[in-house]
Amino acid sequence: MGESTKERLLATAKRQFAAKGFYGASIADIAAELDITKQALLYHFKRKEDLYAQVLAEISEKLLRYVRRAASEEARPEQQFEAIVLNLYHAAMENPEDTQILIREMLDNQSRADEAHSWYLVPFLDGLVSIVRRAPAFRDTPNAAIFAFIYQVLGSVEYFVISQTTLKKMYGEEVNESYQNHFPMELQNQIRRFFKSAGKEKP
Amino acid sequence: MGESTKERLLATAKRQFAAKGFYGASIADIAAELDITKQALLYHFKRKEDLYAQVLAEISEKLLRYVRRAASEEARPEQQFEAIVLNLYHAAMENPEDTQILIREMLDNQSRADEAHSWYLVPFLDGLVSIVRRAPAFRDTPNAAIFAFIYQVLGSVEYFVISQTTLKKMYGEEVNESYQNHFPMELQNQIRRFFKSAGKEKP
DNA sequence: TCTTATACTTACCAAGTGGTAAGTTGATGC
DNA sequence: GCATCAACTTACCACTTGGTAAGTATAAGA
Repeated sequence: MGESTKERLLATAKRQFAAKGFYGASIADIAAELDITKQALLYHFKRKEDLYAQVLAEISEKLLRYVRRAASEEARPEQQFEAIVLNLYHAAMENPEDTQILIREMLDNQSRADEAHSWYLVPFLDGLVSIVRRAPAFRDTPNAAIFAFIYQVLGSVEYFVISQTTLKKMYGEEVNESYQNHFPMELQNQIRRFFKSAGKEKP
Repeated sequence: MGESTKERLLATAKRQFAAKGFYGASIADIAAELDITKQALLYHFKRKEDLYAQVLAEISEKLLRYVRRAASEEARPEQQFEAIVLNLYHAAMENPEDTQILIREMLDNQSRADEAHSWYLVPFLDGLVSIVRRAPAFRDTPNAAIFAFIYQVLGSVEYFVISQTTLKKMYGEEVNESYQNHFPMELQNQIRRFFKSAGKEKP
């Protein structure tokens, strides 16, 4: 197929799926943006679902690479975790499409039957849990508590990322920029406070 | 029109918009679920957009009521804020449709032209900021830092709410239930840690 | 030179989309 | 008893949707 062509098609498809969702994006529109016919696109990906699945597969691979890369480094777990989250934040802000699609997936998961897609997240989340677990102070903390914290941090990041357009509309570019500047620091604080509090809070 | 009929139509429409999004939901499907014809529905709401706009309007009203109710009570700001967030969490968990639609709105805001919809969030967010502001310890904290924190908490809540279906699929009902149990407590901790740290962290 | 495979194009289609127009029913007011 | 109005139904429509089928150009390999 030519790896570069395929990459081009997937990139455009990703952009459209991120902006309009699976239903809202049409293969005709995607093809139009690529300056090819709808059928040319359907030649490379027989069904719209196939195209979408590939986009999703690429995202989940990328996501997993984050944890793996961090886990291979030798650093204290709190630093590792902080690094992953902040990397994730900056990457997502520069290229929000992945996050948009991932969240759309969650929303559509309610009505769509295909269960397969959600599984990609498991290794990513489990990776994060095991990193936090490595911190001695959390040895006795229940898994659910660690998971809750991780999910809260992740939620903070992803929610802020997909809010960008709306926030700019609401507060203007300037104000939003100052929010953007404060956000990662406040994120860092949130994480550090958590690690600091280890063992001091009881259920 | 009969207020109760209208309410019935809006409730069903809301469910469908929440589950499938504006594009994914069709007026024919909504009508079918209501056991009326598509044209009967179009009689009450001339355009699909009108129906959607009304659903959105109801949600934003409800959202605003949260802040207003809390602001009218006399309590320390940290308690007020905690109460709002926890109320919001429980309400959203019991009835996730509002949250789903709100987040879908943010995602679709990128491609849709209508700017009007995003504005209803402003009074809600500003209300929260002014509550936190009231705490003496945050007198000198820049607005952006407070906003960042609030947005992180909000993100934590909403992201967890829309993740429910996916989390259940990934970890099973039981495990997810234990996550659900730990979540509000961890949320509370997150908020309390923030208020505790007031003035101790510098930019 | 003939074959084979890739990468398309042209033509087509059934099903679904949001939406209009015109008629029908039944209750209420005068 | 008649007009009026809300609340529909029936009929229709142009357009878009994802998808199939069949033909074509081009290049590489035997």
